[in-house]
Amino acid sequence: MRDGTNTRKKLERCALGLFVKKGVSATTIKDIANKAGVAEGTLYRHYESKDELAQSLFTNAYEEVATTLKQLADKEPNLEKKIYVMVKFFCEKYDEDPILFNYLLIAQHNQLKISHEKEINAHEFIVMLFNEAFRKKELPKRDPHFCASIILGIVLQAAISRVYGRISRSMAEDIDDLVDAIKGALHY
Amino acid sequence: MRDGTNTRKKLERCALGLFVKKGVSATTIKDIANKAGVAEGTLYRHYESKDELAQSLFTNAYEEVATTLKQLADKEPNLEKKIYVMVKFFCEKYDEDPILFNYLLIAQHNQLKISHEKEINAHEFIVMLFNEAFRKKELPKRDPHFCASIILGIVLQAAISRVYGRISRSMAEDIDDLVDAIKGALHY
Amino acid sequence: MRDGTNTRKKLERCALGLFVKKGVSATTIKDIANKAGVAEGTLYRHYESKDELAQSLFTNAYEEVATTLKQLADKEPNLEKKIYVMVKFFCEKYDEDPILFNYLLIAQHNQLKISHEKEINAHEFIVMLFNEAFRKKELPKRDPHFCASIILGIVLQAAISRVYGRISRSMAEDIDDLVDAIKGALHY
Amino acid sequence: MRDGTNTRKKLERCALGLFVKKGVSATTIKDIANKAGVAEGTLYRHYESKDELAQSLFTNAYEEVATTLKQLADKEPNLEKKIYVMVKFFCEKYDEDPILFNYLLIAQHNQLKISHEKEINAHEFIVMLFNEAFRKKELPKRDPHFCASIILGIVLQAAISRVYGRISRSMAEDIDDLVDAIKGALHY
DNA sequence: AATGAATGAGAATTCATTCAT
DNA sequence: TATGAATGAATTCTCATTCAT
Repeated sequence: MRDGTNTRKKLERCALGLFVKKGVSATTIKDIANKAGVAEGTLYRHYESKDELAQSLFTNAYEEVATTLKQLADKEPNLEKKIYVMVKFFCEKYDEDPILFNYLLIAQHNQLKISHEKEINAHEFIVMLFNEAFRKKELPKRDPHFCASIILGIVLQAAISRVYGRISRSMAEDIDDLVDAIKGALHY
Repeated sequence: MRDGTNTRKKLERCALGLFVKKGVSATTIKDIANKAGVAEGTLYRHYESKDELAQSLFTNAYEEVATTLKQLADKEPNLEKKIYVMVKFFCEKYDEDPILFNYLLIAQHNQLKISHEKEINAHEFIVMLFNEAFRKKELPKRDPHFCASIILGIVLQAAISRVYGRISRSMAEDIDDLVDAIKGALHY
Repeated sequence: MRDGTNTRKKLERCALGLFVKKGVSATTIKDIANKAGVAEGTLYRHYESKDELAQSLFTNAYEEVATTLKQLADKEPNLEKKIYVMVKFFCEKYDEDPILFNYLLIAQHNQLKISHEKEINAHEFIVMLFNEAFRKKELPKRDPHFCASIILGIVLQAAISRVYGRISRSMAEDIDDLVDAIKGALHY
Repeated sequence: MRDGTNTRKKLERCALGLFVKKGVSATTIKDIANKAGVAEGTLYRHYESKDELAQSLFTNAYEEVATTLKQLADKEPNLEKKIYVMVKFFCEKYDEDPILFNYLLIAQHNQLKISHEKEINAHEFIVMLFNEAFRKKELPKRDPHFCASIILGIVLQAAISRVYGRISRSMAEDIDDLVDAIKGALHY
């Protein structure tokens, strides 16, 4: 009996690469099947539809990252440390699978929906952390959305610079510099 | 004889909005024509194809912004001032036409190509400015790509936060804070 | 006041050339207007539709040729002379306006209809002449359709060879040789 | 899995008939699909476009005929016999598949291109045969293009007369008469 | 599970014709 | 008469999905 798990993996990997390169709606089933070296119909053995594939790819990756990020942050006593572990996790995850990460980054432009309504998105999660820190007087109050935007911008753009080949060293190598830049930007 | 300028303008505006909202390939000619209140065939009197429309929209906007940005920066004597005028220009431009700007931001995900090979992209342009500043000993040498990434990340994410409705005040109101964050992030 | 006669002539000439080169249905109004250097709408000042233009071009040329051919043949006393004057007329007409003639030749492939039902086509006309000649015992009876086909084939292919540039001398120069070939082919 | 060979055959046959009857550009995909009893999209599983279908139909038929014609002629020792076998082959082929043959005849009006540059066309091939015969003193020298035109005219018009229903007996029945007419026309 | 031919709805595009100027 | 923008129906083509094998 042929091993369907293998085919599924291949389909996921190929779809991911194409979705990132061309966008979900510009990627055809044929593109994916050709790249994976299987017939077009085969995809429907594993996924109900193209959209389900796109969505499931996103949801799986997203939930793991979001959950872990939250767990890591929750373990740390203060904002400074929370930010450090989050940046570190993000960088390591990125290095581990840049394409998958990239897919998460562009997913917002492909109107993929986050599964559970209550699911936190990165921005709102960071806003929460800042509000908490303000409450605890860890740092002087200011607009938490502005702060979240700064952090996300610095970290995400670092990833994007890799995507476009402008920076070739690993994200992990820049962890300290990125955290440092964040600290400087937010004056804490 | 009828004057097509008006129709063309309407088509551009409507296409822009839809491209930003749904992405180029998920936007249909019908969507655009309906929103513009013209027949589908009319679009082809103004553009050769949907792709040409998407591309032309991008190129026109991009070239204007890129050229102005460069001109403004060139007038200033040092990096600090160059960064200030660039951030200011970006913020004001964004406020003036957020949708158009948003189109520029997401364009990379729609494989739109920058027309002239030699055309500067924002990242490389900032790298150039840093190299120049290093040469003039304006600030201690470090990876200019890292610096460019920081600046772009802070500014672009500020725009993206507006797009997703997380921050509602104008970009112009944040000019000083953004420049301040950049200075802090880069320790100059 | 602008002179519409001139425009009409130009349109006819340009349409003719394009119809011959690409076929009627593959030629667009835009093609014709562009080649004639007028606007698309202008064509409709002179013709009701593209089909009317194609048809009128055909009918005008056809009727003149058919009528003259018949008149010339009717004046001659016997088949041999009838054939001679018809070949001569055909050759001279071809040299005078090869494109127009070519249009007549291909018109059958564009389902253009001959205006009057009773209008004779070349084949049937020649068949009539042969039947008459058989009646008058000018030559031994045989299938007149076969004979008509031979004559038409020899003459038309001579024209087609010019169209495709295989023979460059005028048709008029070959009149005697063509008549000679016809005589030989039909053994009269 | 379904076998597409049958569908492909059906599409080819139906397209051929329609192309001959209405011309390539006046035949729609819908026409073809309807006649073949398949969905419109099915055509695109077998051909890249309508034009590719038209072209491939032509090229396949043309190459087979051209190759065989050449092979047959090459086997014969002199022009007289070469002409005989060629006329015979042409007549029998025509009877075998008049529609396909007709497509070859009208192909020139649909700007279909012969695939290989060096591919012989009928006219040039016959010119070659005559030049060879002149060299071998088989018959007195004269313009080989004129001779080729005579032969083609006689044979092709015989076919065209069938197409338009003017002659209903088979081409094969006329082989000897056609060869005879050719001999007479060329006085050999 | 896998295949790829077939489907058909819908998207992109063409183009004869109309019409405001 | 002339213009060319606008129309919209018809056409070509695409592609997610189904289905016989």
